[in-house]
Amino acid sequence: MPELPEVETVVRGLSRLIIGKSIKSVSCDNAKSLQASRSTIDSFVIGSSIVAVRRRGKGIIVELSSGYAMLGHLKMTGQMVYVAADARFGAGHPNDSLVEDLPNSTTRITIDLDDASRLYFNDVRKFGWIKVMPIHELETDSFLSKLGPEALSLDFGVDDFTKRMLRYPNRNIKALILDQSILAGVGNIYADESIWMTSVHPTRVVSSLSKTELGELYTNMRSVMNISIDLGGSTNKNYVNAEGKRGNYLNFANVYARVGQPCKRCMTAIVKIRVAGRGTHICPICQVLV
DNA sequence: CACTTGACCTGTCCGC
DNA sequence: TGCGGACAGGTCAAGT
Repeated sequence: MPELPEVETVVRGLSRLIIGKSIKSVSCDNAKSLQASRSTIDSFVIGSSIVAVRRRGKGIIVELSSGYAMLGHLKMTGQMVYVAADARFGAGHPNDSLVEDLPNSTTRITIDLDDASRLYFNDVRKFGWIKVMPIHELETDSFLSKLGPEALSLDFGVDDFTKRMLRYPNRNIKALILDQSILAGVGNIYADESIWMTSVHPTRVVSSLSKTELGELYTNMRSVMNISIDLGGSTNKNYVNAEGKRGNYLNFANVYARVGQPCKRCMTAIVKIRVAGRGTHICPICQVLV
């Protein structure tokens, strides 16, 4: 779930909810979730205020007034959920929420803010992490420094996309658009969706695609992720936004999680195959391997 | 270079 | 109902 549209949705929510607040305390029950020394946290996180929240690829960057930043990745099951001081769970709580009460058994990090609200980093599988570093070290961070251009950037045009793809003529198209060093943001759901929209088979190698097909893939990839942002992202299992609410994109998905259901173009049953080590959803008629 | 596999973890679902 | 195995949004390292 946390692919570009989901992370973007979280970042927009956090921007609205936590900017300007200062951090009172930070606690963590899993050393791998919070990759920072206690002294760094005490000196540069606690007591500083939140200046900006932004996204790079699937990473979340929270800039602090101390000149440090928290860099986070949700990986497969991470959540960043804000809970206002006066929040009441249970009766009256929105029924589209997946979060009933926090902290819960998946809460790895709890951040107390100065207005008695809290930010929870929940993560069932413990793959996600938050690191702390000076803002000027972000550009050399081991995760951030490897990322390719932002898939949705206004500066990233179809010619840039095509040129980048053609650098790897022998790689298959699904593996390539999932590769964050080539293009930052696309994950398994939106790879399957945009490849279906383009009516190509995910194992087609780049050199077999026409310039028109590559152009359509670019347009479809951006379109599907922009639509998903408008719908609050995809909730397959446990993704929630900064307020603990589900995303709605999968109600409109064409192939992802639609095994056995009819293709929206030709009514053939969607099938699931394996490509680049990932579960991959295709229409066996629309997406032929030439 | 391209591709596969396994690791990292826990929960859920499916078949027997 | 219980139990084992497969599988799940993402990266990363290592092996073929």
